[in-house]
Amino acid sequence: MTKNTRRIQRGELALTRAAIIDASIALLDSSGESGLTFRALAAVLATGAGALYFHVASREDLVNASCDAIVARAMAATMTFASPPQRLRAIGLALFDAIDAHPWVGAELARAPGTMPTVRILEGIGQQVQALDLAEEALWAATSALFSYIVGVAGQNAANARIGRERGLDRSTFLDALATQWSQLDANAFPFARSVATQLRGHDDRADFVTGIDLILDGIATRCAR
Amino acid sequence: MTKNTRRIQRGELALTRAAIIDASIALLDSSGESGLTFRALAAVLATGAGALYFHVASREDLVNASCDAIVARAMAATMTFASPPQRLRAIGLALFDAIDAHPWVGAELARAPGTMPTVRILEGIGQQVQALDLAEEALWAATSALFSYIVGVAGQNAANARIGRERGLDRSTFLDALATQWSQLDANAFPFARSVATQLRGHDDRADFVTGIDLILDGIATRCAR
DNA sequence: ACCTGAACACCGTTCAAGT
DNA sequence: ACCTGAACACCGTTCAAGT
Repeated sequence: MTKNTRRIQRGELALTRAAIIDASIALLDSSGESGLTFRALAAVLATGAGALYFHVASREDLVNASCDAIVARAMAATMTFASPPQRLRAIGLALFDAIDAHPWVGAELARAPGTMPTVRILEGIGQQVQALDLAEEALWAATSALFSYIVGVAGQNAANARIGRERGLDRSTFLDALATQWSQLDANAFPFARSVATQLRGHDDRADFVTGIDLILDGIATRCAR
Repeated sequence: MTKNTRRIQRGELALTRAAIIDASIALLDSSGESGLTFRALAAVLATGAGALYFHVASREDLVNASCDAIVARAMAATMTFASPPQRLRAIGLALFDAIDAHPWVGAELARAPGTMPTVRILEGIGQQVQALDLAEEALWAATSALFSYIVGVAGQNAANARIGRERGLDRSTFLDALATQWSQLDANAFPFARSVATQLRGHDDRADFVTGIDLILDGIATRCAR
């Protein structure tokens, strides 16, 4: 019997790796990281849990492939900007927004260094840094700093979103709770945290993120120019 | 019967939150993140799994508290440096080294934003940035960029170490495997990744990390001076 | 070749029963 | 008040049995 014939005879879509990844993304988006179980996925796809293992190697493989699908889309959308610095900002923002929409992507990027989604990001950043025409020795340092910063913020934003989801809080309620906690810290040991506690809610994470990219680009310009 | 009397009569140490955290750190160090289970921990502490819940709220609480113990120690060791930039580099390196020794700390920092260990780090960075005497509006941007970068690299290094452990590879074997994978990527789509693949093994992550801090400090100096 | 779904070997957490 | 450890409600993954 040829591939998937039985399912198709039952009037169902063929069970393919792509279909599994699509369902996985939908489940991760709607139910969070803990919502993706092979039992739930099998139910959505009207199949048995074991059948999934014919198309994905493990849960880890599935989450990584789901992440890669989102990252590939986000990176493809950054091709239209002109100058390398603009393009680098665009890459950062595309990822920021993708992770805002799919927080689990940020967690996966932080979890699986060296895999396809992170290589895509490194490639995008590296190509633009090469176009900055820096001294040869500075190329890796500049790429590495930008990459670490961008993926690092990605992970933290994902964590914020996850906590919000788990506690059922929206962003401003979560920040209010954090502000309250921080303002109760010991005044001698934590003067800075206390001083920023009240301002937490007003901050625009996305703007802060771009400012960070600009700081690194400035540092690259002053330190690495040839 | 007073606290812990029964265990002490049996010639055992008192079951306290501190003792549980110590055992948790030892287990995380020796067996990795998946090695910390309440059953294994209870066995080490010669108690029942349920008893642990009298002293820690959940597994999440326990890992966070274990992380905080390590971070508090690392931050305390950075008090001896003179200038704010030196101190900021020292904070970064202290965390880098702590995470090198305890990779699960990096993962936890990335997972639990706003909790005690991250507040300690933010406080340390914020105090030093305040001492840089920047324009008021630039204070948060500078602190936020340094914090994101440092915690971001922490998370990625932790992930590298975790993968190495899981696959039973040392660092250079892991990098060799990555280099082989990357050099097999499509030449048109991934020219940068292919070009750095062969150099991966030679990079000093710790030095790259400090260079990144310096780039951000340079950017702060040129952009935020008042 | 692909699918099914019960079974296996785990988890974190709870809770009645002890001391 | 604190501890015990069986029980509960899950997991990811495997695998004999089907088609």
